[in-house]
Amino acid sequence: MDGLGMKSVQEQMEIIRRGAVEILVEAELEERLKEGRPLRIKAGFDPTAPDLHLGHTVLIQKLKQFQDLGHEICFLIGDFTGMIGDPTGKNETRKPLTREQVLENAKTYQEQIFKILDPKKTRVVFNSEWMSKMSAAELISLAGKYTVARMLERDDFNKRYRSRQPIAIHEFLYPMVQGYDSVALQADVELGGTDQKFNLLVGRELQKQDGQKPQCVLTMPLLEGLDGVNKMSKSLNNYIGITEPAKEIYGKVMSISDELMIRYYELLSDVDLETLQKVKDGVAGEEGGAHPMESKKALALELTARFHGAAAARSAAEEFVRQFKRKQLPDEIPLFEIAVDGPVWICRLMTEAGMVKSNGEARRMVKQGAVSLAGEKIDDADLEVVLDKEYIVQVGKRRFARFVGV
RNA sequence: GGAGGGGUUCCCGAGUGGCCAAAGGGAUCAGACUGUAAAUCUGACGUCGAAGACUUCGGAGGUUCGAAUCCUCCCCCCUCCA
Repeated sequence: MDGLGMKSVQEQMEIIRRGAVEILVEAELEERLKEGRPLRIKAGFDPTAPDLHLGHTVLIQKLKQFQDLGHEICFLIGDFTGMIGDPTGKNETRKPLTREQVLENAKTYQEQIFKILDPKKTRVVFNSEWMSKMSAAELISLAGKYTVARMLERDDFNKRYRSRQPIAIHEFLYPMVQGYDSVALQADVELGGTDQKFNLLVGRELQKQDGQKPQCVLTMPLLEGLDGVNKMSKSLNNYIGITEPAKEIYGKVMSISDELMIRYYELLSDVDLETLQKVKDGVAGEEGGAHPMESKKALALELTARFHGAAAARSAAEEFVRQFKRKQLPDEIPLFEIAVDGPVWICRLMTEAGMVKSNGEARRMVKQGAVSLAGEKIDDADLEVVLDKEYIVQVGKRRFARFVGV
């Protein structure tokens, strides 16, 4: 062991491999780890989407693991590349962000990632730092280091080329610049999603040409959303946003399937590999495994605490038990003041409180036995309520409202 | 420029004059079951105080007793040929 007190290479590799899709090249990475110095770990982020969800944090989590192992994290904000927009093929030419927008987004980014990473040990860099100083001649020289044929190997370029979709020349520069970032930073390892593989490999190539030892590349999978099938994304509404309220995060984690829980444990949790194994055993029904429900609670608590602190997470957990397990009322119920001059139709109350979309839906809810008034299940959709005191109405398991007449 | 196919409710998608508020699937919501889950089963799923009515099938007109369905014009998508 060396003076840094690092774990053994084997131990490190085990941690690094966790959840990773691919490590190129594993043997090279081991070599570098054997040198016993902190490796420089690079990960690049677009300055476009500051509203992160758990899917985005998979990569950040891996960075944290490297950080905890004593390596140096370079959190690169692609403010220069942001002007190009990663050519995913799907979206059209991205409109360029203003300097202010970029800085604003970058700030939000940092606020969010530092809930996971240690800010003191994280180097945040912007690639405009070196790219905006690059002369046209240098850029041409950079462009000369790669060929069109190789560029067209990239899956989305390839598809677009074959299907005769336009590819603008500047889009070729995206991988080139990203690769050059690795040269500029002298990265030892670069992390990215599986969709980034091509770009990451360009970095290797450019470093080689520059006489550097090519970086190792580690790809992480895209996280499945709450449905367990599709990628977590905002548009599919199957995400857990890291700025969501504690109760929401906790509840959403509790609603995932056991299989998905294993996945989330692997990719998002800080628990060690031994605990991870117990979780897996528990779901598989093996001797000595942890109870899946306990595992899920622990995960929900961990993830909630990560973004809201331990205290908020604990109270979210208590709240959850109270509301769903004991079927008691939540501690905060929105209050609605209703102007009355007589009895009020129950369905109207629900609609006004936004608990349901229409009176018709309210009616249906009552018919289906989903509605209770002051703790009593009701079955009469024509019920009139005299608001002489405060009444609590519950629709389904999670919708509550208090009503008073004024 | 030429030829053809298509736009239906949150999404996919059936529907070619009345039986259409519109099949089926997905998503969603509710109920049962459970471990608070998942899976499964059941039900609901345009609006109106529910009875009848009203609004909906890319847009605007028209034909008809009656139009998602037929006609005209317009807008938008896709495929093939040049």
